[in-house]
Amino acid sequence: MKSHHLLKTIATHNVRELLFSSSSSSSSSSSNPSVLIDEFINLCHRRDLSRAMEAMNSLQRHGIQADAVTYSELIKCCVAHRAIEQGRAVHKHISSNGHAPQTFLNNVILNMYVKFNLLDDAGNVFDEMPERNVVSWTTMISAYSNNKFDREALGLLVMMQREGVRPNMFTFSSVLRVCDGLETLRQLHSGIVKFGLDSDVFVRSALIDVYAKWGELDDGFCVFKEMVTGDLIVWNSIIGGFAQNGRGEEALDLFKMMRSAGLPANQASLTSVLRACTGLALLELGRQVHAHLLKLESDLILNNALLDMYCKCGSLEDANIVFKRMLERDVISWSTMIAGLAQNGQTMEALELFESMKSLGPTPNYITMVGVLFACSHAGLVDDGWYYFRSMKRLFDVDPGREHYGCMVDLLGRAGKLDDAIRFILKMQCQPDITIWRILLGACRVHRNLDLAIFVGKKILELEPEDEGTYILLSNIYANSQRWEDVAAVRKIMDGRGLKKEPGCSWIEFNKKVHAFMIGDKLHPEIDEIIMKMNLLMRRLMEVGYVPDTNFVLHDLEGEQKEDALQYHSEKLAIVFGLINVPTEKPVRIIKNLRICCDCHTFAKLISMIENRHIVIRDPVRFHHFRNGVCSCGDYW
DNA sequence: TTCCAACCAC
Repeated sequence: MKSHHLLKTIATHNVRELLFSSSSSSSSSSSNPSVLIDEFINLCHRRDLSRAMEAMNSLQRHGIQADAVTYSELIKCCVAHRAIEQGRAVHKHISSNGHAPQTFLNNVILNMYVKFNLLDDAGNVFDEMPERNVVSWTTMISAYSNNKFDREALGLLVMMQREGVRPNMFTFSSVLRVCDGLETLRQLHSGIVKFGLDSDVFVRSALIDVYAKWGELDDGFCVFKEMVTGDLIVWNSIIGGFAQNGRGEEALDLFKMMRSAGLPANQASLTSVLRACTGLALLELGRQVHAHLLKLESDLILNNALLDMYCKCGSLEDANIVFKRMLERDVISWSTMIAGLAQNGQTMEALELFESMKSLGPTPNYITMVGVLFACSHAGLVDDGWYYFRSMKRLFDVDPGREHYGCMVDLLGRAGKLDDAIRFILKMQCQPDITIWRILLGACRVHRNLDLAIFVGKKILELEPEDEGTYILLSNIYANSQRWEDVAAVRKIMDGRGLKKEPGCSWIEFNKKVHAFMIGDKLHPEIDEIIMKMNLLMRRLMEVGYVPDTNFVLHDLEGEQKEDALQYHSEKLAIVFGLINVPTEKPVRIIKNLRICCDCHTFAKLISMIENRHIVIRDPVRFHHFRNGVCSCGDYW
């Protein structure tokens, strides 16, 4: 299609050279109408904007018009040059004979205003068109959907059908992006089937994508499975859907299937694979992907995904190398790196990077500031946090939102300023949501404020009676205060509602396999060896002064039993597995689904000292790098 | 016309 057009242009050009070579500079002075119009047509097809405009003015003076195809070429040329005023002039010239242009040309004009993002002008053209075909409607719909006018876009889809115009695949792929919920999505889907468009790859990939965005990944998967496809983007849609929804294993499985079907991966596929690695903390797999990037290594999005993968897999060395090597860095690259440093306990480095971003990089945005405040809250930098929070509107025009409020409550709460945290919550611009209260409840636990915890816990359970995390946190807080009857009462409510604590799970990547451990796990093939080693280690730990911290044991157990439950926490099992198997010069990298408990934290610190190992634990929020008996979080998490 | 990147709590 494109090459055909190119040939046509070259052919026209050559003819033009033959016919007009001697008169090209003075031809606009000719007054012969047929010469004028030929000249105009040739200039338009050559996309010579300024001379075509001059020629058009001559035509205007003679009251002559060219054909629709010529004008469409000229308008495309205006769009390509982003020449708004010239575009308007062409539009005016075309309308000057008093007749409405034919639908095709009107669509081209409509499209021009849409490309210039002049929606009012586009709307006027659209309203005045005597006849509107599917292209006219679809152009308007995509204009609205690109500008997030969801209701208008959906409204037009209904109106076009009322006027008897059948939507096509273009229409649906545009409108799917603005669909405002599952209800609408299912209606659109049935419309797609009704019009027989459900085999179009554009429609299918958009459908899969939107199902995934509305959390109905399985419906998206059905769309995918309905028919075998060799279309890379349809594959990318479903792989991306799984990767973004925390279903990394399925994303990786599908990627393997795609590769064995003989499809080559592109940067979008690899970006999703990296995202899956990030979610699963598969550093080694991520490294392999990195090693295979080759000619894609300058792709910005892919590099950003790579950065995030290294940060979230706890390898800041690699992240720093990627960041430094990147030829192009956008606000996402900087924000990712700042948040990554903060999550890995390198608060000062994070804030320094933020300073250099201010002088060398793009303007920080909403998310950058979340990372900055996160850095402050996890390092106890109350004054800095206040400063950044108060100045972000003035300096970067960022209005504080839920995430910033959350960080501030976290900052004040963690620092033990619970009163300030409450005052802050009451003064917030928005209603405190469940997240804010949860953050405060976490702070109550750290600072053992039982009364406030009970108050906040009630607040949360009013908003979300099934919130198991809150029950767990409350029962932990009661356990801290030895209030075993209250612990039992909370447990009873949980049992009554059928709520269960999410079982703690830790995993470690070793020899291209993921080894997962649950509390008191007896299933792992090497469990006997692990327990033997654990007992040896425990003896040595006791000698250096380790005392099991039973505060976090939920059940109302006594003494030694409590210690037993602690001793087989999943992260301890995973650490010991790592000590046995991972070569001594390499870090032992563990991933956890829940936050690490105090006892395991102490355990890991001491192990890193007596075994002289680097241990890295990723919990759902941040990293702990243990070296020589010290943790990068500074015992503040 | 479709796919791919960063953020609070857990």
